[in-house]
Order: sequence, then C-alpha cells, then structure tokens
Amino acid sequence: MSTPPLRRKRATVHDVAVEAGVSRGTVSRVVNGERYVSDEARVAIEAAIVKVGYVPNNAARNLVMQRTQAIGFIVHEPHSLFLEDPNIGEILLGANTALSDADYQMACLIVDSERDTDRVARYLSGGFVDGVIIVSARQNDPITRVVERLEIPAAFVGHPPDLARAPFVGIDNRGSARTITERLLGTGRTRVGMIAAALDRDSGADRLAGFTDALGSRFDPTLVERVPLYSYAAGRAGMHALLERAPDVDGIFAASDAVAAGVLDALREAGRSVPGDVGVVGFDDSAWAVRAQPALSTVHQPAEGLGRAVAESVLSQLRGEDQPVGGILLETPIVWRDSA
Amino acid sequence: MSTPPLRRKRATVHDVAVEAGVSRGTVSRVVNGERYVSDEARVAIEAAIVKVGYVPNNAARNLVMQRTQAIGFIVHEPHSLFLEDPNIGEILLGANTALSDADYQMACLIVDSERDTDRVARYLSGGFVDGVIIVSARQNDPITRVVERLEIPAAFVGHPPDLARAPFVGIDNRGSARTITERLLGTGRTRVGMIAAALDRDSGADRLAGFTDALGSRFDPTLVERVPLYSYAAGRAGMHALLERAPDVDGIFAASDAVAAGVLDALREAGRSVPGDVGVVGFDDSAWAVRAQPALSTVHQPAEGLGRAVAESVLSQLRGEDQPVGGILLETPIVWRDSA
DNA sequence: TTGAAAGCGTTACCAT
DNA sequence: ATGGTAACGCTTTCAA
Repeated sequence: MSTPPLRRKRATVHDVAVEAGVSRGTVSRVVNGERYVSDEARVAIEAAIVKVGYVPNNAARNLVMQRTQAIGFIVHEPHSLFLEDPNIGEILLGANTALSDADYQMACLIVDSERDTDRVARYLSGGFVDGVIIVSARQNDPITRVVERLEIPAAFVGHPPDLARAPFVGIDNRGSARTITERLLGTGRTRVGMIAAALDRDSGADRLAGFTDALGSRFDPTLVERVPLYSYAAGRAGMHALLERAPDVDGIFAASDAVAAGVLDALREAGRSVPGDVGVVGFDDSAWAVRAQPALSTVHQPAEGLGRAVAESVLSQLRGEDQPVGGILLETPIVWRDSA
Repeated sequence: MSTPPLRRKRATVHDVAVEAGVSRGTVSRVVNGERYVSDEARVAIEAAIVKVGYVPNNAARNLVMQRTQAIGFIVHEPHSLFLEDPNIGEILLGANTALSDADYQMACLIVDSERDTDRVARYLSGGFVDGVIIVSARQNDPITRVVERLEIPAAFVGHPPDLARAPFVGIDNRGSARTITERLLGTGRTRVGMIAAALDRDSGADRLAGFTDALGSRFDPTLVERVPLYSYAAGRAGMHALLERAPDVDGIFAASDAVAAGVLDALREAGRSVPGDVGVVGFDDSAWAVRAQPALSTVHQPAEGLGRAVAESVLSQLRGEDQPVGGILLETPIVWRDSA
C-alpha cells in the first residue's frame, strides 16, 4: 500500500514505454505519427498514453529539434496607434488563429522606441523565434535589416520597401484607391481632394498614387493635404488645413477610415454637409466606418484574412515550401454607404 | 587551414567555458548572477561571452528548470467583441509590456466557442504555461475551473464570481457607477435610466448595483433596460426599447462607452438632443468617448494599468510572494465632457 | 570557489 | 518494426 503522491509528476515518454511494454523510441514514433509501427504496438501505446495521462514536454522537444515553436509578431507602431488602428488588432487575431492552429505560439513585440528596436533585434538574434511576421515595416527599418541578415523565415503585411523579393501579403492599395476615387468622381464631383497619410509607408504612398491615377489630367496638387499618421486627429487637422486652402472642394478621399472620421468632424465644424456639400470616402472598412455620421463609403480591407495569410506564409516557409514570388494580394471590395 | 562554416552554430555554455578556461558550471553561475565566483573568473567569462557571442538557449534552460517562461492570456469573449472593446486591447498591451520586461512570453488565447474551451483547457493542462491571466471570466466558467484544479498561478482582471480568494485586479465598478450616476443626478435630471449590459459578468452586475445605490428610493425599475453585450448595437437597440417604454427619460447611464455611443445615436434618431433633452454618461473612457457626438462624460478605466497589474500579480506569485487578499483596485477618475 | 558528472524529456541514428 | 544509445544545452548537486 504505497502513499499516492499529492501532485502526480507529469508522465514522460518513459512512463508510457514502460506501461505499454515497448521502448521509448517506439513511443516517440507513435506520438509523432511516423510509419513503421505495428498496429499492435500503436494500440498498446495509445492506451498507455491515456492511462498515464501523457502530454509531450515542449521544452524537451524543442531542445532536441532545435526550434522554438514560436513566431514573432512585430508591430512597428507607437503604442497608441496600435490601439487606434483597428486593422492591426484584426491582423493580430487572424495570425494568432492560424498560428495556434499549427501549434505555434505568437510572441507579440511592439516596437515603439529606439530602445525597443534594440530589444527586439536582440530577441530575434537570440533565436527565440522560428520565424517572424512584420506589420507595417518602414523604409530603412532596422528590424527589417536584422531579419534579413539573420535569414530567418519572415513574411510581411504590406510590401516592405527595401526588400524586393520578400514574401508578403497585402492588398492592392494603389488599385483600390484608384477604384474608389473613380467611384467618387462618378457621383459628379469636380473638385476632389485627398487627405494623404503615412507617406513613409508603402500603403500611404500607394493610396496617393492610386488617387493620382484616377484623377489623371484633372489632378490638382493643391487639393492634396499630407498628414503624418492614419489617425482621427491627423484627418481632422488635415481637413481644416485643406479647407483653408481650397474652400471649394466637393469630394475627399481620406487615406483611412480614421482619417475620414476626422475629416467628417472637420467638415461639420466648418458647416459643410456630407454628402450634400462634399462627398467623403475612406479606406479600411473598420469600425470607424459604420460608426461615422454618415456611415462611410470605403474600401474593405480583409484584415483578419491578411493576418491568417501572413501566418500561413511563414508556416509554409518553415515547412520548406517554395514561396510565390511577388507576394499575395487579397481582394478589397468596395462598400458604398452614405458619405458619398 | 580549416574551412570556416557558412553559418556559425550558436555558441553554448561549453564554448564559453573553453574560451574562458573554466568549467560549464562556473559559466552557468555567472550567467545567472550567482554568488561564489571569483572576480577573475567572472571577468574572463564575461569577455568570453561577448567574444563567442553566447546567447542562452531557452529550451534547454526551461527543460532543466521545469518551466516554460510563458504566461497564458485568456480572453473569454467573442472575437468580434475582442476587437470592439478597446479595453481588452489596452489590457493586453499593458500585460505584454510587463511580461516581456520580465522575459516572459505572452501566449494569447481567445475563447470563443465550446471547442476553444476544450483546446485551452488542454493547453493549460499540458503545462505549456507557468501562469495565467484571465480577462472577463464568467460565472461558472469552465476555464476558471481548470485553472483552479491545476493550482496554476493565476490572476484575474475583474473579480471572478466563483473564486472567493483568487488574486485579481480591477476597479470599483459599483462605486464608480454610483459616483457618476450621482453626478448625472446632480445636473438636475429627474427621470434617470440605465442601459445595463452584460449582467452575467461581475462588472455588468456591479454597475447596475451602483446605479441603484445612487438612485436610492428614487429607483424606478422600469427605467432600466437590460442588454446582453457591452456593444454599440446593444446600446442603440436598448435605448430605442427604453424610449418606447419611458419617453420621459431625461438622463441615461450607459454601462459602457460603446453602449453610450449606441444610446446617442438612438436618441438622435428619436429626435432628442443631448445633453439638452437628455444627459448621457458612459463608462470606460475609451476611444468611443472622445469620438462621440457630443463627447461623452464617463468613468475613466485605467485599462493599460490593469494589464500591467495583473501581469505583476502573476509574476509575483511565480516568485512565491504572498498575495494581497481581496485583490487590487485601481483608481477610476471621472472625466466630465459634453454629453451631460 | 570550482570542476565533474548526473540528469531534464525528447528525438534520431544505427543496429537488429 | 523495434530497442538501445547518443545527443540537445543547460542547471545543479556533490566533492574537492
């Protein structure tokens, strides 16, 4: 009559092997679903596993397999914007879903300062992750360079400006911007401007390019106001500035829904009606869009899908599969509501 | 003349030991900052570490130390609400910051379905985390029970209804609700109602209780409308229903800012002015609050601080320190804006 | 103060 | 198909 231990130690491969009367090697083969195990052994082992309540020890497995089973999710944004930008949250969620389905852990790293950059660079160099997802890389981003030098499997959301052949998933910012601008033009507006944001990022620059494309010869540079961030505040300030310069605008393409929300408020403050006096369109189809007064006509950005897709890309690289050159572009339907 | 390897293997304690002319044990002692190492040895080892570029291997360390160096962050919410509720994002951010400062990884697990519950329960039982942070636990939550049974270090955001003495950090929902309701009453309103949400959660129930406290004998049950979620849509529908039943309300305490935003729109749709016809106050001081028209008077919830604090609580348990009984309550200043 | 050696729980190789 | 054995990189006794 032995005293049962208070808290049973976790069962190991060894325990399972003893219970099933086989060797540890065979147990390992069954656990990892390899071939060359007799049905007899497999059945016995499977029974033993449930009997002793075996759960593999990740640390041990990772140690011998020389991997970490973790993927870094790097966001290069100020903390506040991380929260304000609904896309990032959704991308994170999508990536997390795909990753945890594949039994990977997501290590979320937010780069906000110089110090963060160093920390993340060290983290990456330390081999704490098997791969990395990078959201909103900037031109000449130190993180991007570390990743490149390390030759660690990586995938970007949005095309990193520096790395020509890096795997990425994104949307056709330029094409979508062009399409929605044309749509806005189609409502009969003649003085259509843009609040362009984040021009140091590919998405920002591409949206402006698409806007220019749509306008063609009608393009008037004085009708575009440049603001630094995709934010409500920037949109509001930008619209006020534009109104000052060009009181006759009758249409606005805002670089994002958050910007558009700011535009709407600025317009209201200036006594302009929407869509009566001026039509406004946004970009993202985020929570801002439905919440706005009036609800925003905008470009739908499949944020969660983007997250899932980047994750899949990294996972696929980890499996050693070839990557599609030129990245993956997801669809961006236009959703037309009341603001234009 | 030996060929240099293309990609240098990662240096190990062994390499450092050889380089410094000491044993692996001593290297380990230096790396972990233990006593009983001669200055001579320490200096030599530190030099060797930078020379060979040594970075500790976490898997190996975790294996021998029987820990994972990961903390689970469990959110029991539908995916969509995870995004809509700005608090959760901030809490997550705060927790992530504290955790990564302590060299812990955060494993974010979202429980949305029955299936997720099982998956998370397995994950926890599998010993994949050293501790766990739980956000928005419900009454009779299976996850909570797993955590309890496993006796794994845990801390809650908000007081879990079932676990009397579980460490938690939160705010005084009842007191805050009472305070802001009194403030609203102080503006001279006589028919003050509430859109109460999420009554299956402590926060929801407590906010209603605080409201009731404030009203005292003036409390009129027909003026409270119950809605399931802290969401914009629920708030809007709830307000419409309440207006139907009690067209004479002149004040509303909405259970959250998102709810309040819905209330505001419902009021506008019903042709009521705010704060003219009816004064509205919310709860959270989230992005919704400033964005609303008019800007919301509300209770400030220190979301990021909550995240940091729960993380610290788990970390402290891991260090074996005593826990303050009764949990930690953070301050919730009232911010008074234009909606009342 | 230090070194030697014994694990931690796996997987992987090599015979059989 | 299976067992034995050697890593994987680290911490932690135990002697010295």
